[in-house]
Amino acid sequence: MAIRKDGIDTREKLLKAASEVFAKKGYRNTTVAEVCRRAGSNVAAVNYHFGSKEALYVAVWRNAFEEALRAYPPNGSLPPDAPAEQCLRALIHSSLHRILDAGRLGHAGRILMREMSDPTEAIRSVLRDVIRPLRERTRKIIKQLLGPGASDRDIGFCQMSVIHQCLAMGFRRGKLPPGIIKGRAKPTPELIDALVEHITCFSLAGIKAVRQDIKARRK
Amino acid sequence: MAIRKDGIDTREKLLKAASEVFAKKGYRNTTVAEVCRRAGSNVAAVNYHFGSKEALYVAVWRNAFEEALRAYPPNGSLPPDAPAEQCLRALIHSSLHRILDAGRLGHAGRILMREMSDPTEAIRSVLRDVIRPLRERTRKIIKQLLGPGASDRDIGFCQMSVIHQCLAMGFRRGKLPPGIIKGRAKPTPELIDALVEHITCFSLAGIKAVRQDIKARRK
DNA sequence: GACTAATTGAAATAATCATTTAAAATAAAG
DNA sequence: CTTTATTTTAAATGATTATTTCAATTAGTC
Repeated sequence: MAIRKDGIDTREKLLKAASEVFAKKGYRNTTVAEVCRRAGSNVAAVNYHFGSKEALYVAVWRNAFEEALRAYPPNGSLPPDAPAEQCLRALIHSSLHRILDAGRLGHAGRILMREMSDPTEAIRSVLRDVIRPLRERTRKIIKQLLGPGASDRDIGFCQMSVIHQCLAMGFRRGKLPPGIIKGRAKPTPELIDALVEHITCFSLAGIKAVRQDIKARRK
Repeated sequence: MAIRKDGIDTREKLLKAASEVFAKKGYRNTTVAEVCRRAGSNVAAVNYHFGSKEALYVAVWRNAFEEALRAYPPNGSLPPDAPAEQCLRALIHSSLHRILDAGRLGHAGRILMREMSDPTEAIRSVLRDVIRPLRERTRKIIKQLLGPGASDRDIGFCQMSVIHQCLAMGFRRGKLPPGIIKGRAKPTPELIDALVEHITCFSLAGIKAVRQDIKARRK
């Protein structure tokens, strides 16, 4: 007997509903009941289709993250030999959009955010495997910008400075501090792009200052 | 009948135990039972002394935050007319130590961190009242460093860049990326001070770059 | 030392949830 | 249409946990 298409349907609906709820409330605060209500199905559906709440979570996350990376690739569409400044901008652009996207594409970023401050055992290893290549890429770019003579500590510190400016945006859950946008509206793509420019400019200047410092030290 | 001193004792022990557990696991993941076990008392003690788990949480948080602010005051011990660069360094020093302190003084920072990514209704207003003055202070300093002609957006963006470099350190729960310290040791005070220097230097350069940009725009 | 209010202890209560179960319904295949 | 595997439904289960209750104990006061 072939699979029934209504089965696939509710599977999809569960995945969609779950990614919304997980992104909004985090793993521990979402109830299977709410996911099912939102998907218009019975509470047993999660266990039937995914086996457990945890397995659903992993499936949702993998799905959302791949989709977001596809939409906002970390190298932009730069050639492999693009200058380091361009690469840095592309990286910041990718991170920031993935984190701040107000719709479906932002779910992965929001879930990631929660995982960082309150990790779920289930996802830890998967998470590391996804983060590592991004980190390596950043490290290479920063190293290049810092020039010869940069210590591991120099590179690590600058890497944190850049990444943290992007990551911490996720804390705000879409709300920016007063004076930047009116009221409590979500950031528009234009605002995000302005932020990308700011962080890139700010960071390039910071990195250059550290580079000067390294040069001064070596004398 | 006067109050009994053993009552104060268990109150204190509860407060201490609770601040450890809340800092480590967050509000929702700590059970009253665990707090009481760690304090060596009965589960009823929390409700007797504080009324509810929530009230205990608020008490813990207020306590811990005041203590941390006393230990690491946001203005260092600078005179009120100190130059803005010094003030910025003091602010970064204060935030970073409050966030990264490995012991009791770090509890407030770690709880704060969790509140940002997963707010508890109980503490929201208290939190805002505590954060606002810190944010105002930062804003003034940045505004001064940016010079005349800086827009609200310029100030807000720079403010985020600086604060986020500090805040996001809390994500790492004491673990720094490879290459900076050996293994998974907690950061020492010396390392934290090196970080303060880095972030200050990095940020001052970033701010100066934005200032240049503002000047160029105004022509 | 007796009295009294403050504190502690152990067990009960009630609510919330993930998960299981088994019967009912449904779609595909022959 | 009948058969059969797949999917859905509603109710039950079992685990966890904050809170309550009330009796027992203890420390201060007269």
